[in-house]
Amino acid sequence: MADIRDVAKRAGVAPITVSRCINNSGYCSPETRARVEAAISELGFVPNRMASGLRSKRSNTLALVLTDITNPFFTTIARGVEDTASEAGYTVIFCNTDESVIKEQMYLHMLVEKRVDGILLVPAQSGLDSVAFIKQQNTPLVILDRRVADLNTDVVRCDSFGGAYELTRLLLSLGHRDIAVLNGPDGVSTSIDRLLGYRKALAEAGIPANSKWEYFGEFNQKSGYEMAHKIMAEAPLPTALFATNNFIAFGALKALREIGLRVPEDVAVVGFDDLPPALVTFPFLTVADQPAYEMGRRAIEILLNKLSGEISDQYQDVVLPAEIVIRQSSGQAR
Amino acid sequence: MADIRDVAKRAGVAPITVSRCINNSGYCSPETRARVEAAISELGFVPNRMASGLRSKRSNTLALVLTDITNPFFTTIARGVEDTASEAGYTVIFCNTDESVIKEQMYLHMLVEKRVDGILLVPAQSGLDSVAFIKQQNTPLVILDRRVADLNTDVVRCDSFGGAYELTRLLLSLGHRDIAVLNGPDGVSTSIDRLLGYRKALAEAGIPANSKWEYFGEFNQKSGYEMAHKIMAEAPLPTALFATNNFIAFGALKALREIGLRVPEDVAVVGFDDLPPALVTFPFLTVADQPAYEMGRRAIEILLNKLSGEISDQYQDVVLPAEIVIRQSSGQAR
DNA sequence: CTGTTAGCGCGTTCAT
DNA sequence: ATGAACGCGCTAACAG
Repeated sequence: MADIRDVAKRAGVAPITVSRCINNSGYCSPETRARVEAAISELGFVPNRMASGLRSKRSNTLALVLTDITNPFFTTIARGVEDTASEAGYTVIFCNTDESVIKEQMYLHMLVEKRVDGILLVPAQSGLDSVAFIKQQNTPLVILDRRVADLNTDVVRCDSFGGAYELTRLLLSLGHRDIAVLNGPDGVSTSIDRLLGYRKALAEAGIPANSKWEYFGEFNQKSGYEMAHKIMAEAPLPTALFATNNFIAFGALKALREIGLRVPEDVAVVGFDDLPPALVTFPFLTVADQPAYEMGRRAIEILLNKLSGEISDQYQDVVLPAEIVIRQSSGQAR
Repeated sequence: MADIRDVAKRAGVAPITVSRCINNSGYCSPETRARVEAAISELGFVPNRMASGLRSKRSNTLALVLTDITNPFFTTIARGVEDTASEAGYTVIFCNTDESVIKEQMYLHMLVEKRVDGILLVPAQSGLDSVAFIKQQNTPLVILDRRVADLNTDVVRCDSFGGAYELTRLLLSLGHRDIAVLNGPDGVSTSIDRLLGYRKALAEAGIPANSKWEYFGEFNQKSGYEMAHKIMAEAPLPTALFATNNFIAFGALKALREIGLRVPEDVAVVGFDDLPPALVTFPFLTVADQPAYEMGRRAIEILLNKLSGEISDQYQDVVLPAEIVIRQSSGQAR
């Protein structure tokens, strides 16, 4: 495989001139450029970015570490990230942690080894050690989707508290008093914030919080399925379920169908996260929809700003609103 | 940031010994290893893989170039790829081409610049130039999901022909004679194979192919929506629709609902690609389900074999079967 | 089991 | 507007 010196020889210039042409750095006359480009295509030369990265200390690679690319919410974020990053000349490495702190740490180490220029992280659990590790390596970092304890960090997330508050208010306005929450892990900020939003709405309505109806589980279908079965196994039964993510909602719906309960006639259901229209045959679920693509785009923009040397001691906590989309699953007033 | 020589100095050994410890290459005594590891953690040393890659000519990075990570079919493939690759110590770069040959070529060039160790490609269109380019660079390549003209290439795909044939046979067995195909782009092998499978089933049933009912479009919801509207705008109307991917099927269902046609009572619908259970509230669509995760896993396995030096002049064309899943949308015999 | 030498392919730095 | 010298951080090749 031809290298930059072969090209230089063939074009009758010095290697550094070829380098300048490739990277549009420094001047070079049109004639020189033409000769260099001819040599490049004759030799089929493709610059080696490992070598240039070693020298320039930039890899032109970013990383997105998330819990599960299989979740359309994260898929959409990933699309927003990749579109924006590739426009700016970066490639993106994806990593799935499956909410495992171990996997997360392994991936982050790998990414620092590769000297990625920046990292977007959806932290598994609190993310404390991970954030500390990345900062210690001076790798630019933006946290996505979830809050972390370390306030000296940029964060882009959605208003989980507000979305949960509004969803619960909707259920209350429809006459529900007995509302159960099917939640994710209790170490994750989105779980916590959604629970707090729910509680606030109840409190405002003068309804005491009932820990019997506050379930923690995982952000997946199986967990939603199991929590719904458990809740519906013993009296008193809630008249409405609030699932704190899309997978939990689908699991719950499956369980309710098995039990023979109709939605929304017997039990109302609301969820967090909408599905992309391309994935839905019959829109049915009332949800708090997060602007996932926009979240990805905003996060990568902040990261790109940092990379282009915008030195700022200001850390941003960007909180985008969730949009309540009312469909059939929440039912009519009762 | 500490480098390998700082570690060596601190541990009282030569740099190459540190290298051997890090990479488990060559021997080193337990005592030496302990001293080296102590030095590593004291200095917070993280090896620079751009430097080691430059020297060893391996980047430990693979790439998956596909049309759209937003499609659950490809998301699932991506998960199969990433799980298997990361177990083997590789990271994976993802690229979305949106079926654009231009984007595809741009990404492939970028990937060769990065000296990725191997590429998995879902070719936009025929993929002819792209395959030639990658082969010329001697980058190991496995084609995913689609056939290419160049037979000297490894391919992992699903039996589009067989799946389409079986779906059409199902519709025929239910009494349908007037079946329209809502297809993807006519330059893509999966479109072509699914059309041919459909035609074969018709031919066997003694039904002449009717080009009026063979529509080509795009593999997205909008296209499915438009094709369904067009077909249903003028007599004679088909009694069944065969959508050649999931997005087209959902677009068609939306159009039918707008028109006021019931599925399956007025029009039966079958599709290609199932959705993961976690994304479905009420399973409804009769489909040919592709083993997406397995496709990703098989493709990356072949790539990893090539990378570990299994020199083989044999190119594989792995064709996995599609599974027909019968649900309500195909209806009862009429 | 460990060390020495050399160089991977570029871009920084300084020079003209 | 272009070039020379050097070294980024690591490991292949060879030596012992």
